[in-house]
Amino acid sequence: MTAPERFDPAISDGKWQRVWDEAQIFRADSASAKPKSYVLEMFPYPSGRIHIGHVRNYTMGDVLARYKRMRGFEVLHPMGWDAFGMPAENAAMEKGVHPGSWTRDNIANMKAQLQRIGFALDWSRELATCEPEYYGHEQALFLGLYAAGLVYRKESEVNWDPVDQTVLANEQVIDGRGWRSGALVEKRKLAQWFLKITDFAEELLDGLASLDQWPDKVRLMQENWIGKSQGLEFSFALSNGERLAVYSTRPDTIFGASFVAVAPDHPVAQGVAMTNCEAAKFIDRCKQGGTTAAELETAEKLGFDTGIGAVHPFTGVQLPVFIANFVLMEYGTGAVMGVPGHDQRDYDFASKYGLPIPRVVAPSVDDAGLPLAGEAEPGDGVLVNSDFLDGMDVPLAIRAVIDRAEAEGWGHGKTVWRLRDWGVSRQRYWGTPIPFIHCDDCGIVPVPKGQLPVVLPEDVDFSAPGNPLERHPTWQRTTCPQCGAAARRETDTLDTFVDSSWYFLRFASQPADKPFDREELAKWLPVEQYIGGIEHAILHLLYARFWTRALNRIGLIDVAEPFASLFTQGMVTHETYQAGDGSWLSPDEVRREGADWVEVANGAPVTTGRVVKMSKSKKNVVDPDTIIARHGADAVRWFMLSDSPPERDLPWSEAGIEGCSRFVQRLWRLFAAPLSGSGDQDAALERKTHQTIAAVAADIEALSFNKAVARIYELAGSTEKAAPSASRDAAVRTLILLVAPMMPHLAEEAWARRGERGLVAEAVWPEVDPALLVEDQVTIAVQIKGKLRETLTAPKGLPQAELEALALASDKVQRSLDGAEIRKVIVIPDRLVNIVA
RNA sequence: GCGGGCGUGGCGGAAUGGUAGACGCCGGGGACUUAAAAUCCCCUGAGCCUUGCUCGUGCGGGUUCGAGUCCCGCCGCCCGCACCA
Repeated sequence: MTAPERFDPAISDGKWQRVWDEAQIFRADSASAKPKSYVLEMFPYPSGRIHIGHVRNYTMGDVLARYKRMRGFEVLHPMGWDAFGMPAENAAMEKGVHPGSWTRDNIANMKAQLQRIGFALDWSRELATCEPEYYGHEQALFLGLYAAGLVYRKESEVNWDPVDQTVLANEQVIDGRGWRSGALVEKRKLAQWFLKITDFAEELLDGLASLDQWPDKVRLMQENWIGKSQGLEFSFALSNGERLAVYSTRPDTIFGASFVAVAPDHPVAQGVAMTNCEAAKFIDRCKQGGTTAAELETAEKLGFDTGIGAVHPFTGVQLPVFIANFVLMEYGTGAVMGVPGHDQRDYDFASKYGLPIPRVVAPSVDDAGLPLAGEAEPGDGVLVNSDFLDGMDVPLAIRAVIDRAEAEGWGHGKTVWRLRDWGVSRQRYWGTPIPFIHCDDCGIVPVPKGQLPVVLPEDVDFSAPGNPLERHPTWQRTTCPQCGAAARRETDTLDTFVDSSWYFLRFASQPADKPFDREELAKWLPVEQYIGGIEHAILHLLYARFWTRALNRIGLIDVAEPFASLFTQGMVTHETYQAGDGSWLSPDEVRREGADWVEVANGAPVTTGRVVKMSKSKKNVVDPDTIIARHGADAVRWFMLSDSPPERDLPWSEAGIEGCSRFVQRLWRLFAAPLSGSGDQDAALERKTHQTIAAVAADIEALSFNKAVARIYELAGSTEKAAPSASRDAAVRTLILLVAPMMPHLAEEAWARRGERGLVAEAVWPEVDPALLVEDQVTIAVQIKGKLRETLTAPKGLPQAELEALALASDKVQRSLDGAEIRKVIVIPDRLVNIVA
């Protein structure tokens, strides 16, 4: 039989995907005696099409999962769907399709797309969060947290669209207006459900220390998000007879306070507004615009002088009390002392309203009169102009103020967290119904577990604004579980972050009658390797950690941290193209002509723009289906792994994927060629082969796929050049095994062609002969004053004195030295000699 | 605004404080071919007084025998900011 000229993915991809599926080899067996490995990628939202970014994410996980299987692990590598969320409701409003059927159609499409890429997934564990079989268990867990006192209701602000009569997500508010209606958005208070994540603030912070397989940057971001701070809480006596509590992390600067500011929704502000209509107008103005921190903090600092005075606890001076738009009710006490000299926001505010800006921290005690440098000085120094604090450094002064406040009884040291409780209420249809019942007599009553799941109604109407659950004619009607009287169901649904806070548990164990089996979970958890985008560094990952700890606290699971190791991958980007009129063009609409780009349709010149994240609006997208049909799954997978380090952005390019296609064919020629069969040995190639096995294994385990790819290119090149020998046959066989996790279809085809037994997907990773890993000759760099002047070859392990002699014996070195006096010689064994002359 | 990250040839990138540019893409030259495609071989950071020398890792300083790597100060871009997922 002669080998076909070319590897044909159109035939091989589907063939091997069917073989894997029929043999069910990627099913994870909870009863297996092998060591386990749980490899998980963040599950996708079923938007309709797989995005190239998903392909990159899942290819990385797939390589690791397939590699681990070859190393003898029982691998759990599941996939599912983060299936609740707003896009389904938007589709319902725009196209009149039911969110459920829209979502389920999308899932079917995307599943078929994933299968065409040849991922080694255990589809028997597939789940979709929008099915009652999933969210019913979520409701049970939520009630468990409620019973443990971790769920409560309180009033909280939302973005309210007065025209559409609906709550808007932050992304639906554009420049302070509703995206659909264009109406000015208002802030409105609603009673909403909250999870007490703040109960776990200390634990979540301390737990970060144990996550040594997480990127430092993610741990740091979470640490800052949790935001533990120590400071002083104290109260001012107000001129109206009330007291006003403020919190400060810099109580040392108390003598620099020149005003006091309260949040617009602070009781003091509200009190002033009752009698002062200017104040009420100001507060109304603050209610316009978005609710996001970014908007609040970039907005111009605005204040309203209430006319109230606050008595400084040390000086007795009356400080003006302002209502200010940059003070947050949620943090601390909702009121702050303004110290403009040493806080930039306060500085901007004081400058605007003509308030004094005294210096109370200076480089030294002699600098008390030094003017500020045109901006706040938040840094370190010693206290000045501060009475009994003068001369102290900042930490000492903080301590001294707290001690004095506590001794005199007007304040106390306090730990404050930036972390706020998690608001999980959404006034939407397409989410998990919050399992509670409102009874006029009994109040808010949990749905009894026997009545779960509370299932969403199918017959909903999206033609009118507002929440379809609230408008539904019958769904809300029920009876109170306590008194049996007529009662109403809760119409809020859960934030979709709740769905994704425990899906990794359900993947590991999915009994019908409960969320999971505790023993089975203990076998699989924690996830060995979690892979996803950096955009989830804080919210999703913190919520999932919280949920896991909460379930642990109420005794349902044994693990405390769900993800032992985390990897955050970069985005897939693409060059952008614009026509003469500024409109965006897709990569298919342009073609290269020499150094220029032109429109395919009319030959008009095209401007090429920056390489940015692929997005529909800029049309710089490529569709995975199209490129797989064109190049085959293996070339696309190879591209996803090549060149860019996985944590960085990967620029898609047509030239790049064509290069990958060529390499697939190049490997095929190497793999499909007849064996040489001779008994000759090629020691250099054997050494190279074993070094490559070790390096590729280390690179895959470190998720440095781009380096593994470079190693494979090198070994492929060396093997092609090698003369026929048994060593060369062995190198080819090794190459097939090394590429098997990355290009599984090509590897299966080659494996079968060589007459190897079984599937390469179930083969064992090649053994390394440690004796072949060490080189006996090394290259020594010879520097003179740190500049390279010569390279020499020397036996490995040569003593320092001999290396030095060898370097000095070189003609080139002597010429460069030109008789200069040698002052010092630095020798790094097996690497370098540096002569300081 | 606050928090986090990144910055190396034409491009993607490699480099335990020790030979900067591995490997790939693009480009150039050649072989094969009637020709093309495919394939194979060679060259490819810049400059210069070209046996070799100088410069060069966003910018400006510093530490060191030696800095892409460590420290300080900037600039640019990207991500997150609690109702997008």
